[in-house]
Amino acid sequence: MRRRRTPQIGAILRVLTGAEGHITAEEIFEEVRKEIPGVSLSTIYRGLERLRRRGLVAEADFGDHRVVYHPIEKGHHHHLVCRVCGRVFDIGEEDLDALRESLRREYDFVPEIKHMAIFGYCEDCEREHEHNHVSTVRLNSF
Amino acid sequence: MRRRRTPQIGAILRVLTGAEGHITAEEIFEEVRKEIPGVSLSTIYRGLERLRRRGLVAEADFGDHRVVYHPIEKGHHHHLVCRVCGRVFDIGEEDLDALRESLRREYDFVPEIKHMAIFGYCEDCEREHEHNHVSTVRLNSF
DNA sequence: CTTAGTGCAAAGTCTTTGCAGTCCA
DNA sequence: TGGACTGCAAAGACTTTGCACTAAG
Repeated sequence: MRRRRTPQIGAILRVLTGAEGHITAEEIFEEVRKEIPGVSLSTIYRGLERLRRRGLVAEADFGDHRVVYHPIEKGHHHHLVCRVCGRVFDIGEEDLDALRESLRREYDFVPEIKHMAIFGYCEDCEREHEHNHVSTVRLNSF
Repeated sequence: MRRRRTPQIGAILRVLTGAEGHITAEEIFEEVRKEIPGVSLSTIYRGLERLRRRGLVAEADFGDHRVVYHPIEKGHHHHLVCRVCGRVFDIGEEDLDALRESLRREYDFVPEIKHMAIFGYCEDCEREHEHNHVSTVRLNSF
């Protein structure tokens, strides 16, 4: 029942906190491998699951069927992701406060918006973006 | 090059528009099967992909690694999904207008928020929800 | 006729699981 | 020492792809 500190879980956590932004299980695997060559991918998955249950790591699907991980200690933040050029812009917590507040007020609903990606079109790309049928838009938060 | 109308694609579209809310590829498959017993799952996937490219269908990952589909004609709407009881509450377009507007104003970013699910805690469940570590929150829009 | 669309089976991707062995507390 | 944790390989869930055939236009 008692938790154990193993080199594997330590390396996973180190890679996660060392990573710039979001990172896939596969990428974590490759990084941890440099330190512990014999590590297995299932250990990564199991480690991530354990860290997730401990509330240290968040998991998110950015919409392109790619699940990414992110340490929770890094704090909550939000992104704007341009669907054309792929650039990511950071936005502040305060931009969502109004939404949060209105949902709470009007629906008695307490949203958990910790980390969100809003897809759309940035200033530059919006110009050449004729409004053709774009079928998928996604917002992911974690 | 010219598109063809086939019974399969027709059935898929009919099932999609007939469905209450979101539906998985597997569920579409089961429904279409009632009409066209010999239909194959890959036809469903290929059909959905084609409809998606034509801008008729949207795809979304609701956060639990479950990809669901939804016809775009049904109009845009948003949900609040309770993480505890799973109930889904509909919210209006207007609740997001402020967010949309501020992103446009402050970041010159044009968000594509057509259909969004905000996870959180509904009135009833919020009461018994002591703030334990909840590691994942998700927002999906499509 | 032409070729978009289909069915089938096989392959691919990502993730989970069973099991036996390992090693942390 | 006990059982949490690991590695390995195999299985699972979901989706895509190759190929030959069918049928829409």
